[in-house]
Amino acid sequence: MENKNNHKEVRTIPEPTLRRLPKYYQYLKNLERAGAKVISCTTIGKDLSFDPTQVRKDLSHTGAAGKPKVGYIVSDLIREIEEFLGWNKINAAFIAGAGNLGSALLGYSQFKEHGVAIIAAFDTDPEKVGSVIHGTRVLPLEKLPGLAHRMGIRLGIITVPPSAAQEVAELMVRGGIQAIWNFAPVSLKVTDPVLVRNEELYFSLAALSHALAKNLNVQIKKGEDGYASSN
Amino acid sequence: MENKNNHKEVRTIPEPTLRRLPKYYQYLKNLERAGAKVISCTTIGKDLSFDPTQVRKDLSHTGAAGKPKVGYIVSDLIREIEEFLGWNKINAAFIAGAGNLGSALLGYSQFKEHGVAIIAAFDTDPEKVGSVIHGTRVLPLEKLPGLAHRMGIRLGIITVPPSAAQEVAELMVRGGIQAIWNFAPVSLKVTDPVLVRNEELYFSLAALSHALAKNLNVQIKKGEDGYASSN
DNA sequence: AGCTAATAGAGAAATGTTTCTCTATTAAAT
DNA sequence: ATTTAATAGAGAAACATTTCTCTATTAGCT
Repeated sequence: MENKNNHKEVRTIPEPTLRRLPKYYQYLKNLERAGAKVISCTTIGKDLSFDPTQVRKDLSHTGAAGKPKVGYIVSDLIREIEEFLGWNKINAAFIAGAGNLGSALLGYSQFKEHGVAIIAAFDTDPEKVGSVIHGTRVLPLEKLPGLAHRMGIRLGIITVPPSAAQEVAELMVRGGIQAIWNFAPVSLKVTDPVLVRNEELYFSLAALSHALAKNLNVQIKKGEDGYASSN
Repeated sequence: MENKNNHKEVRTIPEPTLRRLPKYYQYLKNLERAGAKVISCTTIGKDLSFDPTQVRKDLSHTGAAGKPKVGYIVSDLIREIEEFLGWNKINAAFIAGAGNLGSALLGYSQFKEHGVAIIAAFDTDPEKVGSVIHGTRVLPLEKLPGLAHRMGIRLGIITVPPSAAQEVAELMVRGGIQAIWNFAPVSLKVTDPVLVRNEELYFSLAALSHALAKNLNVQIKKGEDGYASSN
């Protein structure tokens, strides 16, 4: 009981690692499709332009283990990442905002393979309410909290205009939603231990326009992450 | 001439700083609308849940200077950030892929205030070609390189399905485009010193589903960035 | 005019992340 | 069986970012 971070092995994963895991996943899925059985960190590193040691460290977070001289078994690695990210179990999600962006997300069939199924959409626009977008029905926004509760929804997606985002977030929290994926460019204030993840569209824009304006190519520290240089 | 990084003051900005700048910008714009003339790092830090020193360091990258006991002049700060990010000059951009997501981006009127004007869309679907989405005409994809060259387009946006993304990227490079904002979940291989910025939708998803699966709230290192905890 | 409190800004320390180095393991070749 | 080469994995070093500490400046108050 001497140990510091007791409680339950505070599994705190570095954000950069979490950022890279989906890339490994996507890469491994392609490998699997191509029929590869095993893969080494060296090769992954080469193909993805990461340091092989980093690949090893990243993968070790998921609990995956490899064999010297061979590497990792592709299918095992995929399964480990899926489990680690929670992509092996599907979370039902609600989306608020059935505009262009909301419709786009509703049309993303791949989300189901990444742990998310959007099962209902919500909007205030009477024109949209009652319609069906990509197979999902659009319901009046005020029904969100009640339904979320009844259905035990844990994940909410916000694709409403910035001015409405805070209000929608509160509805979601009221409905017992535990995690919010926010596409509106506003800082949401939520009570409770609700996790908000903002999709930072303007950061991407900033990275690009900054580079164009200053005529830097891959000047912005490191090559990895969102940035991919030439090669 | 003894100096190491000669060339031109290799202005390498830390990625986390670049990530936060759009947040300051958005916050300052709101302040300005509300009529505030000056603002201190202390206050910014409180409102955005950042360390005040960090705010100061971040802002100093843009060249902004404040006055002790007062803070920064809001309008100056906004201008400095705009200049730094290149948001004061507009880049004309082409978008490839006029599907749901492409249409969504075409409808984002705010891009113009962030240095980007999408002036033409491209698609292979004969149904879409010739149509007008949010005021922008959809042209056949094969015209992209020629037009990009003729018009001196530097920025391209990719919202085509993953399978077509690489081919589209090559068309863009061929058209002399220097920076690509890629929404397709694939690692693009580009030659030349072309900058590719991937919008990492699956990272967001990973962060959320991982947290939900492990029942962590804000366990994933730090509170800032994409994550916002309760408070 | 002098004092006080708030703040910017610079530099140091602490922390977190990436890269390097070394060792151990194992499959394949000799 | 022994050697060799490729690799995982652990630990150390290097590097980057964040946080802390201190100093200087200045507006407002006494």
